[in-house]
Amino acid sequence: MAPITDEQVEAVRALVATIPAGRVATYGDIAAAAGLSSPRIVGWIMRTDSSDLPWHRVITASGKPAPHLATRQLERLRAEGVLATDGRVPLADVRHAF
DNA sequence: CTGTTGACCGATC
DNA sequence: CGATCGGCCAACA
Repeated sequence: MAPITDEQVEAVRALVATIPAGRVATYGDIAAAAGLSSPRIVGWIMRTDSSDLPWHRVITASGKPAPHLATRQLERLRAEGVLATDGRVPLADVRHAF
């Protein structure tokens, strides 16, 4: 896959915006759905591109947000109806299917 | 141009 | 379960 294009980034943002409240998606899923070659790119986009998108609905494949944001995001998710047990979100129930 | 780093993932030990 | 490794790709010093 060639270098990342603007459309890829747009696709990622669109997908994140598509995630309804009470649901979450994994970096890998978004990367795959957006046609990215590597999940890391998704993380890179979030870090660099600070949009108004609900990035807190994006978590790792382990069912937890990134370590430094874990506490905060889990709180937000809880407010949206996503109950996390032991700092972990039940992906099987809240994972959003694209 | 080279080397590190980072919101990752999967396999393996 | 935790730790490590390799692969992945772009930004940055």
